[in-house]
Amino acid sequence: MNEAIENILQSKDIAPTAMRILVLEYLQKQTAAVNLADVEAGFAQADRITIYRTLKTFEEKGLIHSINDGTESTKYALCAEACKAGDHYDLHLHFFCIKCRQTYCLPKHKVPEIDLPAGYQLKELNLVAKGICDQCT
Amino acid sequence: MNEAIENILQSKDIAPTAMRILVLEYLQKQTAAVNLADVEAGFAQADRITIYRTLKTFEEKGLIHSINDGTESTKYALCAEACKAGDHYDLHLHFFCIKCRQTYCLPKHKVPEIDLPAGYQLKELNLVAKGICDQCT
DNA sequence: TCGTCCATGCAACCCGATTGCATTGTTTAA
DNA sequence: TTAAACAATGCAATCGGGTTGCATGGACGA
Repeated sequence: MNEAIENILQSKDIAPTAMRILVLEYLQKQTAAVNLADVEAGFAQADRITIYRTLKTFEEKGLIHSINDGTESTKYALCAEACKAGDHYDLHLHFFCIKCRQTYCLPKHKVPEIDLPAGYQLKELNLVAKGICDQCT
Repeated sequence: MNEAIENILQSKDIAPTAMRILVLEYLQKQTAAVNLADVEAGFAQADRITIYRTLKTFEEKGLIHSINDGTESTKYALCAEACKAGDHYDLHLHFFCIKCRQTYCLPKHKVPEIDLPAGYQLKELNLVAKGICDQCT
C-alpha cells in the first residue's frame, strides 16, 4: 500500500517523505478537487505551510494540477498519469457546483478545439463549467 | 461626448456621477481587460475603494463583466450591449497572454457547446485560453 | 428649505498566498 | 562512522487583493 504510494512519488521524482505520503493518500481518497484548507482539515495536527509547499511540489512535478474555479481559493486534484513536470496534458473540463461548491474533474469531457485569431499561439486551455451537479439536483 | 457616456450609464440604470463617467471613459479606452490596480493607476488621485465599488456597481448592472484569468487579480472588461443586470450574455472566449500578461476578450469566438454527464445542469461556462498574443509573437 | 438617500473617502480588517529563517532529518562523501 | 551538505519541516511574519464599517458630502424630491 504505502509502497504503491512511494512508487508514484518516486516516478514523479518526488522524495517520499512521511508528509508527502499522507497528503498523496489523502488526495487519492477525494472525489472532488480540494483546496489548502481542505487538506489541512484532513489531518489532525498539520502545518499549513508544509502542506502548502507539498502541494506546490506536487504541482511542479506534474502529480497534481491546480484549478481556478472562480472561487477565492485555488483547488487541486490528481493529474492523469501522462502529466509530466511542467507539462500538463489534462485539458479536461472542470465542473463547479454552485450548490455544494465542489469542483469536479470531468476527464472524459475533453476541452473542445479552439481556433484563435491569426498570430495567437495557444499553450493552455481552461474550461470551467458552473451549474448544479447530479448530487445536488 | 460626455453625454454619450451618461446615456450609457443611464441606460443601465446607473446614476451618472463624475467618478463613474471617468471610470467608464477609462474602460472604453482599454483594449485589454483591467484589474482594480490598473484603473486606480489610470487616475492621479483616486480612492481605491470608490473605484472598487464603482466596478462592482458596473458589474451588477451588466455594464462590465469580470474575468478570472488565473492570475491573482480579477479583471474587468466592458460587456456586450445585450447584457442586463444579473444576466450576462457574453459567453465569449478570453485570452490571457503569458508574455505581456494581458487578458483580451475575443467576442467573436463563442464558447462551444458542452455536453455534461446526466444530472448536471449548466448555468455558466468559463473559457480562458492561455498563450502568446499576436503582439508578443 | 429640509430631509432623505446615495456616492464618496478614510480606516481598518479578513483571508489566501507566500517568504524568511531556524531546526530537523536524511543522504553523501571522506 | 562521522562530518558535511542538502532537503524538508515548522513557526513567525508579511503581502496583497478583496471587503466592510462608518462618517462625510452632495444631489434630489417633498
